[in-house]
Amino acid sequence: MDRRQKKTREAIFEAFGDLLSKKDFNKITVAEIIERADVGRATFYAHFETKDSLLQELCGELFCHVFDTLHKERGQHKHIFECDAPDSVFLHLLLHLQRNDNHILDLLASQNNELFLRCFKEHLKELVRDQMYLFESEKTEELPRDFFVNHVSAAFVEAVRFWIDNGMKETPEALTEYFMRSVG
Amino acid sequence: MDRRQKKTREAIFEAFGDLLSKKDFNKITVAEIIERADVGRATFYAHFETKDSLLQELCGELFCHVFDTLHKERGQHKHIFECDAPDSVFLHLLLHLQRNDNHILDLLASQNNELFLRCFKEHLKELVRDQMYLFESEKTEELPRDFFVNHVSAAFVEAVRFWIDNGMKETPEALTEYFMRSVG
DNA sequence: CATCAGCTGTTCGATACCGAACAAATCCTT
DNA sequence: AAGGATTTGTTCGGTATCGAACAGCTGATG
Repeated sequence: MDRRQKKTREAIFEAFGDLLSKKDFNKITVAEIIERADVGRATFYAHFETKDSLLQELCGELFCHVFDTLHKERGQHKHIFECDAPDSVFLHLLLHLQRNDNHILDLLASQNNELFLRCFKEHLKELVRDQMYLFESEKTEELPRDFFVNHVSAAFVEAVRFWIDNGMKETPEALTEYFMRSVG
Repeated sequence: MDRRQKKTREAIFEAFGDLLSKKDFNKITVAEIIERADVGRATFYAHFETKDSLLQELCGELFCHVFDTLHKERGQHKHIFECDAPDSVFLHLLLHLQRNDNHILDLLASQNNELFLRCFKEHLKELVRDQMYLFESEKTEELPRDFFVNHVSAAFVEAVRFWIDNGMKETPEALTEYFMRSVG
C-alpha cells in the first residue's frame, strides 16, 4: 500500500479514536475528524464513503487483525492493532477491548450504538463459524448451524456488555472462561 | 504552506533529531533519515539539498523561532520550536538548549561539529546585531562594529561550551548573567 | 414559517509525494 | 591499489493529496 494512503488511513483512525474518547459517535463531525487528522476533506472521502463506514472499517480492522493472527498470517497486512496474541481468539478480542485500543470499547459501551453492535456481531459470526469446532457437541447437532452461530455470537456480545456494566472487574481470562461455559 | 510539505518537513526534522541522540552526525545516513521519517528519497531531496543543509535549516529553525518571538510575529510562520518566551533572547536560546529540543545541544557538544558551529555563530551574529543596544557603551564605540559583533557571538558560543563541559550545572538565567557581564 | 448557520458529499486543476531505477561518488576490505 | 558494497543525488511517469469551491441537506432560532 502506498505510503501516503497508509499514513492518511492511520491518521484518520487515530483522530477518530481520540474523538470517541471525548464525545459520542453521533456528535462527532467529519470536519472535526479531518481537522484532527490534518487531512483534506476530499482525502477523507477518498478513503471512507461516509462516517458510518469509517466506524465499520475500524471494527473490521480489529477483526482482520484477530483473524490474521489466528491464521499466522502476520506481516501480510499491516494492521492498526498490535499485540502478542494469546491462544483463544475470544480472549484475544477481550484483551484489545480491555486496553480499549482505538476506543472500540467506548463504542460498545455508548448509547445509540446499534450500527456498531450490528457490525461487531457480524464479524463475530464469521469468527464463530471459523472456530466452530470449539463448540461442537451433541447439543449443536440438534440445531441449525446458523441459529447456533447467532446464539454464540450474541452470547459473546452479552458477556462483554455484562463485563462493561459491572466495571470490568473480571480478568479477560475469567470472562472467556464464563463465556465458553455458558455456550458449551 | 501545503499540508503535505509541513508534515514531511516535520517528519524529517524529528527523525533527524532522534538519530542525533543515538549517533554522530557524520555517521547518520540519508537512508536512515528517510526510513525513520517514512518518506521517499526523492522527497527528502525535494526539501533539502543535502544532509548538511538539513543541519543548517534545523539551526535556522531555532533562530527563526527566536527572532519571530522577539518581534512578536507569532503565528506568522509555524515553527518546529515552541515555548513561552522569556525577556532575553539569549536566555531564550539557552532554555531551548537546556531542553535539548531537536537535539541541537547534541550537535553543539559533539565532535566534528565545525559545520554546525559556523552556522550557529552566523545566526548568533544576526541576533547580536539586532540586539546591539544591549551592549552599547563607551567601549563599543572604540571598536569596529563587525569586530565587536563577532566578539560577542564568540563569547556566547564559549559560554555555552563552558556550560556543556561543566555538566550544565548553572541555570540558564545564571549563565545569561555571566555572559552579559563578560561582554559588558 | 422563513432564514440562517453548519454540515455533507462532490468536483476540479495543481502539486507534492511515491516507488523504482540509475550513474556517480565514496567507503571498506583485502 | 583494486574491486565490491554503500551511499549519494537525480530522473521519471503515476498517483494521492491538496485547497477551494459548490449545491444540497439539516437543525436550530426567531
